Amino acid sequence: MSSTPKYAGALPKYIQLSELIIREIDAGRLMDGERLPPEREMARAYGTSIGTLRKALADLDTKGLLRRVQGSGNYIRKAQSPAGLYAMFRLELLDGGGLPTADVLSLDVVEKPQDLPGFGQSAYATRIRRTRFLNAVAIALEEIWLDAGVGTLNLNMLSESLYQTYLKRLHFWITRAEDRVSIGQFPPWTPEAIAPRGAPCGYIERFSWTEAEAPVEFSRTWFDPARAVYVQRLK
Amino acid sequence: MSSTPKYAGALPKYIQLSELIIREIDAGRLMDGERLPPEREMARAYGTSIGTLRKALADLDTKGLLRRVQGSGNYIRKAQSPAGLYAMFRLELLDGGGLPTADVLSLDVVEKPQDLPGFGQSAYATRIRRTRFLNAVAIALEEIWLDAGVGTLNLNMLSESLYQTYLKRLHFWITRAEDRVSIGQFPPWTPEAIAPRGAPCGYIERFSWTEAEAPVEFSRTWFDPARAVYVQRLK
DNA sequence: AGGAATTTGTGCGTATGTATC
DNA sequence: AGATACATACGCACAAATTCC
Repeated sequence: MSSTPKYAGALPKYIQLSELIIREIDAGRLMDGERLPPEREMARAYGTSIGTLRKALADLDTKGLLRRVQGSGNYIRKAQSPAGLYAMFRLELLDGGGLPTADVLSLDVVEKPQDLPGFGQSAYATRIRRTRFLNAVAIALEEIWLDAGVGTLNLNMLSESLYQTYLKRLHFWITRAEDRVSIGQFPPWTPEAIAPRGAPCGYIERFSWTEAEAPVEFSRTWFDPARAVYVQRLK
Repeated sequence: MSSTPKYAGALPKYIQLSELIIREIDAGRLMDGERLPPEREMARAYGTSIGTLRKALADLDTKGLLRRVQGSGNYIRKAQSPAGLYAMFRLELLDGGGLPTADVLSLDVVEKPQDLPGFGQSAYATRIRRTRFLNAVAIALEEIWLDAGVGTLNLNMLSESLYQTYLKRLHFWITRAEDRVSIGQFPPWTPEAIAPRGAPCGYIERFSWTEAEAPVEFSRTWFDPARAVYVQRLK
């Protein structure tokens, strides 16, 4: 009876659908809190059945990108509150949340030091040091190493979100990241106004990948445990 | 056309089914690794449709109690696979990975101390203290507070995975959790063999929820930064 | 080696219950 | 109370993986 092929050797339709909607959320075409059209309407628009569409929505639900309310509708739920730009910035004030901003302390293109873990192909890297704020309270220092193989930046290229800068200026996108959280000490270049040199602190190492094999970025963050915590929400 | 009532004011049929099967696993009527009858057969036996039965099986799958193999069958999985363990256990050795195990130091049902954050409804809680290992290396201490409102445990109820214990013994499932990572000091009850009292360490607070509003579990983990890191992989 | 049988996965359509507005 | 929207339930047809002969 139905003539539509189930597979063209591709991924299941409901997975494709779910990923399509994820991209629309990422691209900002769907806003936080926005209500999606009714399921029957969406199913018609995407040329699929309600059951399949519902399976895709269920997938987004488990991924935490959607809130489904019976009798009301489906609502976009962006993981983090302040703009999707900061979706990957997981430091929060002790009592939750906080609007993130950053001040650039320095930007230099330098040879990679020996004591850095391996990332990228080049012997050089862009090193950015920033002070990070939540609600205008300084809560962390950050040192970002971007492999020169993907290009170099200068000061007036920087915008609010580094990932956004990478996309606009260097035309790549971070698709994967790994954080390693432990304890450490504020680095020697810490401004005295932030913390005494060598004061104990939380310490985050992050590797970031594009589609390629090796990570293209490595960063270290030192955060003040009296002001901020590293938060992870599961499921 | 069909005349069977959808609801008798009770839980959805697929939930009832899934819980029925959980009880059969619990009672030992279904053995580890055992293959279930074909879905069509089960559906007929339980007097339900295939779709509904499949939803119940999918539920058991996400709970880690079932392995579903296309073309082969559905298999009981009593012991969690290492992958499942890792999913909820985010501490790793410095050079990655490690097989997690735990030794119980104590288990008591006590009145909740004042200095604990709020969780659950009861004034009492089960307190479990454990030493955690990765590849037989002690890397952390853990103190778990389980609200007495969901039931209490005793020592011989415990298995490797606490979440599995909750499911099998107390019949609830953790659906959401939040970790807050910072720095701290090993607690007074730390065995000297693990770390000197008050030594600096990584510190994790975790709240865990069922479907209900308030979290039912609160735990603290103190980990040795010389041996382990807290890892988060994004996307 | 290969083909048939078995079993789960995907997709479609419909009817009805229940929550929200 | 009525309309709208999501949730549950049923049944069927075909695809894909596995198993068995």
